[in-house]
Amino acid sequence: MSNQPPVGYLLKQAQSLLRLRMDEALKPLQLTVSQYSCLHLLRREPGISAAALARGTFMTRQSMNSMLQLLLDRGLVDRPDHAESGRALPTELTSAGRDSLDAAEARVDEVEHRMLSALSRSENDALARALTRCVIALGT
Amino acid sequence: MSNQPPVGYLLKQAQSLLRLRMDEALKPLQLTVSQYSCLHLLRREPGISAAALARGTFMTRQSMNSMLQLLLDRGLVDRPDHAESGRALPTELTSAGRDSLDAAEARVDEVEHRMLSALSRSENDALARALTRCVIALGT
DNA sequence: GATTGTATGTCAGGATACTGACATGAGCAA
DNA sequence: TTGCTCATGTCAGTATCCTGACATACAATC
Repeated sequence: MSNQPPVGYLLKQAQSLLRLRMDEALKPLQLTVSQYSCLHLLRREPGISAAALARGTFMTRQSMNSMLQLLLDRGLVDRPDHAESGRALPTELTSAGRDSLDAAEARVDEVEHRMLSALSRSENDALARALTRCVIALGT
Repeated sequence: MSNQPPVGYLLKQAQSLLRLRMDEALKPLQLTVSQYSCLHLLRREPGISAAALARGTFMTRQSMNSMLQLLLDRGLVDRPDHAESGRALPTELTSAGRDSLDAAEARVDEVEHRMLSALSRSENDALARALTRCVIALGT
């Protein structure tokens, strides 16, 4: 018997390595994993606020706002200067942002596919279910 | 059918939440998760070099050395000023470091146990195996 | 209408980890 | 011995993300 390292350690190791490989894959596009996550969520929920964007990518709204400023300067996202109602500023992808995201997604998908190629379909599903239950167990 | 989020996203979510809960648990001890990982590895491999310590905790040796300097100042670890042979400076836990680690481990174990309480023994093992295979698939 | 609570954006400051660069010491091969 | 390679420690600078604080805008309650 081989004294498996604890799941917490394996989780950290897998996440670290995945992030490293994704960053490598995204480097030619001048994108970080965080920026990719942001663009990805923006495509799924156009007009979302920075605070909601932050929650969806596990960051603070402060960090998300400074990241959005960078993406704005690069012309990948767009948002109005003032809100029409409330304080939330609805952000959207630009055409260039969509193009960058498409290119990035292809590269990221390749990495994720490589990671999961070691698992069967049922093992993949079991992994997703187990991680989901871990998240639930750790609370909101 | 419920359109499961991709494993990469779940991995990030689980790791983010686990780290958050661990940091909360360690806050009363004035320790971060990274520092805990460092102390933990030092107990398992006394006299290890900072570079090896960095590899085992998925950081750079530069970051590890500045973290070690903090732990040195707090008296939790100890290492010689010059190497007896080569350049590597063998680091060890102090008595106070062992005490801190023991207290920290109890708190961290509680968090990890809470996370894994949602899984059966066999599901836990399957999760560990799946993560290990993911790490291998992503290369060294 | 006034008050309170909640959510959002923003500013300021600090903590942490990174990259790049350099010098040093050991091991190996010509 | 000499030269090459590699690992380690260290310095400097940068990037990213965080916490704390504040003002603003809507919603809810009285």
